[in-house]
Amino acid sequence: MMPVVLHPDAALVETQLEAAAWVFKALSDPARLKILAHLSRNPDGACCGPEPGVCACDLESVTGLSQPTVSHHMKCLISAHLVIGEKRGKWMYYQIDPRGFGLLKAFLPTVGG
Amino acid sequence: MMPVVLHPDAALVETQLEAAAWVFKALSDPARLKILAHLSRNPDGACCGPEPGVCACDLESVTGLSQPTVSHHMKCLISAHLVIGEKRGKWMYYQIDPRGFGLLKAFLPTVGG
DNA sequence: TTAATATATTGACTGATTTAGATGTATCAA
DNA sequence: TTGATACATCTAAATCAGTCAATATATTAA
Repeated sequence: MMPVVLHPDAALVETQLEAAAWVFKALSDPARLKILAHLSRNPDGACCGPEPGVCACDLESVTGLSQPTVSHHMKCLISAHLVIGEKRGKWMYYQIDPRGFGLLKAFLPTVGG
Repeated sequence: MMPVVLHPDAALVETQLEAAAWVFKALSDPARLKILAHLSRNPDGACCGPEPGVCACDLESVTGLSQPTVSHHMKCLISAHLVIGEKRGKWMYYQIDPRGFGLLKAFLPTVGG
């Protein structure tokens, strides 16, 4: 009888599960969803000139959260590849990163979506 | 000058953000993703007869977690409408609930996905 | 260089989440 | 009815996440 072995890709699958879980976790907070919705609707920010991206200070009023808290959320979104942050001069400009959403869409069928 | 008022749908939008966040949170744990992947691949369980759905006891070995912990995760997935649980005799049979995934797919474009 | 501004980081607090042991409940078999 | 089985709930531990005040860093202006 053949020994029961793990599929060779078991570790890889585990890694993919954790990567997907990380992206889902970044999406699991209403404040971060509100930020993403704002970035999605405003590819060019209104606050600090007609630049591509929305500057950080705008997101404080959008969310009603303090500056450090917004900074924390942006770090989270960037780490999940849902947002790209770019510093231009004194300001940080944020825009949607398609990579995280691409990962999500590719992964969803695996879990039934 | 017109008073600044909230959009009439502001509360509704907030509610939708929270509903979506709740589904994303349910998806943000590797163990739950593993459970969903197993349910997706096994519409008919092997443990407790060729019944529609996978029985709870199978999920302990799939995840390597204790029975109470699996029960906790299933409650979480059911509350997000990602899984349907049905008791037949002594056993609980679980299967994918399309409603949570439908909500997700409808919501994703709002946040840039 | 000095001052002002924008953002990041640190530290602390509160509350939520994950986990399992102990126990409760429901169902079936004898 | 009694015992065994399957699952849920309760409780408690450890860890993690969201928040903001205080502070640090970086950039620009004067």
